[in-house]
Amino acid sequence: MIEPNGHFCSDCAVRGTAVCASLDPAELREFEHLGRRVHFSTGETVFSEEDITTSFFNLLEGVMRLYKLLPDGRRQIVGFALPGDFLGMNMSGRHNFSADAIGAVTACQFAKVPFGRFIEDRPHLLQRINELAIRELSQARDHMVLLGRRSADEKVATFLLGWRERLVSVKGSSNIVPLPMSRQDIADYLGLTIETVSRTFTKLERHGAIEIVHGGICLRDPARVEALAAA
Amino acid sequence: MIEPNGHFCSDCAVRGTAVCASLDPAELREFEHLGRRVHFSTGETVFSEEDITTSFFNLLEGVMRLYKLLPDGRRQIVGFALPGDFLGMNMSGRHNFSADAIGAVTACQFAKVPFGRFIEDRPHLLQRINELAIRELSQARDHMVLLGRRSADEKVATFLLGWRERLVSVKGSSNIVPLPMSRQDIADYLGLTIETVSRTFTKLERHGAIEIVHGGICLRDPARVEALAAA
DNA sequence: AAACCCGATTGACCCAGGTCAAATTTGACG
DNA sequence: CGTCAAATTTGACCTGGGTCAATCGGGTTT
Repeated sequence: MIEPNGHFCSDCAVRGTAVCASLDPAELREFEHLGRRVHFSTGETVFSEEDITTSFFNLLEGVMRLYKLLPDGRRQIVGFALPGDFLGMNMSGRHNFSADAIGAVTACQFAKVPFGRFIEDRPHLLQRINELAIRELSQARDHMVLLGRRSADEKVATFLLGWRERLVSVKGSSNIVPLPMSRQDIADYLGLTIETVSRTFTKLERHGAIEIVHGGICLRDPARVEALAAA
Repeated sequence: MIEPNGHFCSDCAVRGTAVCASLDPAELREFEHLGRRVHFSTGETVFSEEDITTSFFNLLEGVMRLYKLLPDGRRQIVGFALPGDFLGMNMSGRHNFSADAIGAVTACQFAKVPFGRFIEDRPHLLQRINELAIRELSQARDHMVLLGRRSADEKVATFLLGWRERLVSVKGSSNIVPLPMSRQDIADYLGLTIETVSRTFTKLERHGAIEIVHGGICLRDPARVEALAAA
């Protein structure tokens, strides 16, 4: 799972968008020694809700699901993480959600203590982390509106457009939207059941709004999907 | 609405819990000149979703509702703010939710630019703001679980206990839980309708779990309410 | 290519919570 | 007080989405 550090931050795929975007070349060289590249395979758990935070992760490749469980097993996915996302921002205490790899994942792992020391005299890095936290907070609030106040159709349409939008920075813009997560994952993200998600996909396809393709969907009539999502 | 600054941060009710908790006495004297005390009355809007952030607010007294609206008027309350809460943490861009006073409110208002300058060479203040943002993020995730995966009974029970818990730091612990917000506010917070909230309250009362009193509820059987919330 | 597995889809039915429509209570004001 | 107006409660009914149970692929193993 852990490999020696044969890489350079300066060539990193997420150099421009991740936390490290706030570092200058000199800092970057020092930073390079703090992180270690780690791999996870399909379904593997990277950290759990109840774990005390000992590491931060900078996602480099792949997709992760971030979720919380109720004691009786009900699951709410609170977000999907994409390359460039920074995980475990709790500087103290516990992670407050769990994270699994969806498919193969590569991340840059930092031990909490040295990372904390590195931040201390680099307020611009702290500021960058703060920006990311505030952006996530804003996404979280949007998602609350979706969970509390939108219908199943609106939820699915909003999800497809939002996911496509997030993929732009990773794969560029396209009407083909890959969905690496399962229907169950989508359901647990939208506060629905797997059956409702499936039925809604089928309905959208029957109406010519989307086409269900292997491993994702294709937006046939983006305007119609947008109309559904706006409502 | 704006009054001259005849107050001292050192006597402030939220001195120990708000952002300013991270400032030493010398800094506090300087900080004092940045903020101005403002008042809002019942139902008054402090800022709106679409407003560009020009001020931050430190809530001193009263309660506020923080919410987002869909174009068709559906509302989701994303949180209630209590004394000590810091609002408008977006350092750039727009507020991403609206905020109304519930009852009379007193706040400490900071203009964005001088506040931003003040932060710049005080990383511990930035760190404090970051901590608050991360705590809010954690609350937001908990609320997503509630909205996406809990039944009406569980939502109401969880709300009552959570609200009581939050009030501890303001009014101390008690089985009497004041509810300054309307039933509609509670419904919009929990992703329910006003009728369902009302019916659930009545049901809890019939079962002897709570008593509905003027301006709030009284927990008659906290253990039963906790059992409902845990589920 | 048959057997198997597992995720996804579809169908039939049901119920928690929404909708609509009255009461009823509360509060503000003359 | 009496009068409105607004908030809350209650009742009757309905429906969106959940539940339960087949069925349908698509991929892998033998």
